[in-house]
Amino acid sequence: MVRGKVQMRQIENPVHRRVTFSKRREGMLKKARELSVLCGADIGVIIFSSTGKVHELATNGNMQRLIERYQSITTGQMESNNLESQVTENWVSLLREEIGLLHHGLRSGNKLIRDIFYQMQVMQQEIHFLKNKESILKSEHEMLQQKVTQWESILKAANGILQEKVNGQNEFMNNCSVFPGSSYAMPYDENESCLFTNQVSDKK
Amino acid sequence: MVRGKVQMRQIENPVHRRVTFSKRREGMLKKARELSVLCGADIGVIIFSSTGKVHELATNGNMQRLIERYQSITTGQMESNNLESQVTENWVSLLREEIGLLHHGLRSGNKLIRDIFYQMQVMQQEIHFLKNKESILKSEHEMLQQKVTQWESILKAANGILQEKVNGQNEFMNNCSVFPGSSYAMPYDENESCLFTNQVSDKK
DNA sequence: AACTATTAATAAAT
DNA sequence: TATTTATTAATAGTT
Repeated sequence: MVRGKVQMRQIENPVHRRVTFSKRREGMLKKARELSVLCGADIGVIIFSSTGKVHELATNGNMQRLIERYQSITTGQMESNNLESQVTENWVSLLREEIGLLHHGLRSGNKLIRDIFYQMQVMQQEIHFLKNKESILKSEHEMLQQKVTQWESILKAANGILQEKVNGQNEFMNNCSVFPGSSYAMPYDENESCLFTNQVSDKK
Repeated sequence: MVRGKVQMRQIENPVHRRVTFSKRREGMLKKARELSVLCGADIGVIIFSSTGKVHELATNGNMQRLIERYQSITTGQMESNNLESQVTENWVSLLREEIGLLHHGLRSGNKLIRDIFYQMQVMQQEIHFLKNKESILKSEHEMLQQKVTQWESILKAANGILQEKVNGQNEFMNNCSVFPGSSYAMPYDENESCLFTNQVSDKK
């Protein structure tokens, strides 16, 4: 982008490449932060350098939570019918079979045990994953709940102030002796002044 | 960046904000692609707009794989100190033991297998339970999110109306020839009329 | 969606 | 690695 148009292909010189990576990485993360602030967007960036080093940015301060949010949107309901779950269902019957074999003094060999061992690990991972997800959802939940509560209290306070204001004003208007019964007082009547109450209770 | 330095705070005008979001989003994704090509980096970007819409880029063409790679690196250090994990870890060693016994042509009897069977059932139930929990949390989540969005739009609309109202009123007050320069006009000044804007952006 | 004046990013040099 | 500088790239406001 400077001192001659840059060719869009991998920079061969490793020194140049490292310098450019460093500069452009910072530039890009800056752009991400700016976009987030200016537009109220939530942004996650993960960068693996060619040497495998990880650089990251999560504008919400928590990449895991951001990833979970992404997963929840993109994977949707798909999760319950994935391969892993189907596999786990089969294990109860496999174990029944194994027990049956043992009852008859037979041995089905090591393979089955190895499979069980593997399967237990898979289940363990899944439990771990789900618990992680749960805690993330719970914290998000709390944040949202707080946000709602804050909105409600702000709104209540604001509405109170507004009503007082408009009431006071109507009083002034009504007592104004210059235009007795003037239509000027109309736009500020009590019904119209209560902007929120009705809409709010509708939405609740 | 152009025609006067841009203030780094959320763009209030929703039309401007949407336009800027669109432009800068494309700009940033372009930067990400360039960085990837020039420096051989693997990059993932996830963007949630303020309305919740998702935009993404994965230079390897597969966001899931990129996330998994990220997880595998960052969760390496993850602690597994909850009770359940410890219990399941015990089962891995039990299974190792069983495999060892089988290798030596011995049999440890039915009890171990029965215990494994029981444990598998417990894990399965737990997975079931967690998945259930997750779906409940997710739907609750969506509701809360909707609620917040609704509050925000109501408030914004209300604030607009309020400002118009008070501005109109001030005009009337100022044009009122009975009390020129009257202090009655003061309580309705523009600054005071804007009840929400500051508080709202503070809380966001 | 296209234009353009202006700022921002950055490649190369130091 | 940091700074400087010449030049291109991004984009805010406008149409």
